[in-house]
Amino acid sequence: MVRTIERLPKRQRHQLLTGLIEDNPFITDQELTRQLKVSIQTVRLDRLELGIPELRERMKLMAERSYDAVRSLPLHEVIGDIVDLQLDHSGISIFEIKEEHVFSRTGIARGHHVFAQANSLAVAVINDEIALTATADIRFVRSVKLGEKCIAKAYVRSGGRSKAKVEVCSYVGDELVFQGHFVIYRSAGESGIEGGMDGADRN
Amino acid sequence: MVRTIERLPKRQRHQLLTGLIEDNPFITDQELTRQLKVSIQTVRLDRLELGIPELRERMKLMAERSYDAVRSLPLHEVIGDIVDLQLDHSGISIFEIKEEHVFSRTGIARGHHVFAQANSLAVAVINDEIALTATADIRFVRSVKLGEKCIAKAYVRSGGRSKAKVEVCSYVGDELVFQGHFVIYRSAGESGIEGGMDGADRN
DNA sequence: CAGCTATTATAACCAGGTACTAATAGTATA
DNA sequence: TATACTATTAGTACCTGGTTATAATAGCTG
Repeated sequence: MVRTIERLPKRQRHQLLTGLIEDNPFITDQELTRQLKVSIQTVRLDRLELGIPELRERMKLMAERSYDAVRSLPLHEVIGDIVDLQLDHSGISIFEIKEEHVFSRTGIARGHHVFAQANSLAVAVINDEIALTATADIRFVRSVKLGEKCIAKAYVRSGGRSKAKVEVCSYVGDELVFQGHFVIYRSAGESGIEGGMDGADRN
Repeated sequence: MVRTIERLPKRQRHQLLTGLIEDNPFITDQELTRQLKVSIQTVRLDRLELGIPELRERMKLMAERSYDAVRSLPLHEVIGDIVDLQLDHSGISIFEIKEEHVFSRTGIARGHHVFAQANSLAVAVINDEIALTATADIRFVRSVKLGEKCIAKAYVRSGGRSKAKVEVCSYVGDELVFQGHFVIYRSAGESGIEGGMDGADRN
């Protein structure tokens, strides 16, 4: 072709296209045509090759994802993935420290994420419609860093009718990184509760 | 009409239609036609009257909303606006409880946000390159709800060379909602520190 | 009966595609 | 050099899920 040099080779165009769609999923093929300087057919063949669905499909997926996220908020309300749960007894959750959880400067996890995991678990382990954290006594034993997997283990230490004491220990590997004693109010005694914090939903 | 009695009056149909779309935004007019037992034109006139956009528009709106939510996450990293700061002495921050901070079911703020505001402030008030939370003793006095503005006040109670004790009280109006005693390590004594939590970034 | 609302029908048009067929340019290979 | 193959472009028919406009019909009301 005459203008071959002016345009990108296929590989690079594919990369560019992927990038363009990634940082603006609302872009049409028409727009891509303009930005990539190729025909709309080429854009479509490229999407086909790359397995990138059409605009409407992309929007639908995003919409469904957010809709599901909203619908499954109860699950979402727990920070970390619960891998074991014995109501009123114990529970385990895993939480991976990603980019968005750390201070970029130090790579150290922001404390509230570590705290949130432990707190969520403490609340989840209580077998009640609504559970609210009343007090927490916590200790950050060592800092948790980017990429580390934080495993929180919760044990219910005493379960009164309106209060429960839950102990949570979080580990990275064998190392203890966080320890907390939570007092959780349960909905059974709700009339007397003024303080409170999280609601725990179970589906 | 012959079958007037079989069908709903307009008002009720509008209510039903609104409800149907609300709990399944992905429904097409075709589907609505079947469920409402009226023609597709009627469905469309109804949507027009009610100001309900077409399926694709609804999906687009949902997709955009979720996309914006993701994009604004980085901003999220600053928990509360610091409005006053006297290093090694005291500080005040304000944090407004928005949709994304509460449990949708109850409208009660997730505890880790309230905690995060207090913790951020406790860390910020310490005049050091790196400050790390070692322990925290916290109490959620009453739940904070959607729309409320949480004002956190921090006071440095004792400041050793390597440790500082910071007390944080959070209020909504005059009401105390949260109280916490934080022990913060400062970088001056970093060699001896194993525990820790947050780095304090000051912009 | 006229005038009105509610409903339905019909047709043209639109965006943003898919699916398919075909033509062309350039490159590699036997 | 002829042939095969890839990459690109073009064009058409068709699809979904609508909008917009125009008209016809049913049923009620004063």
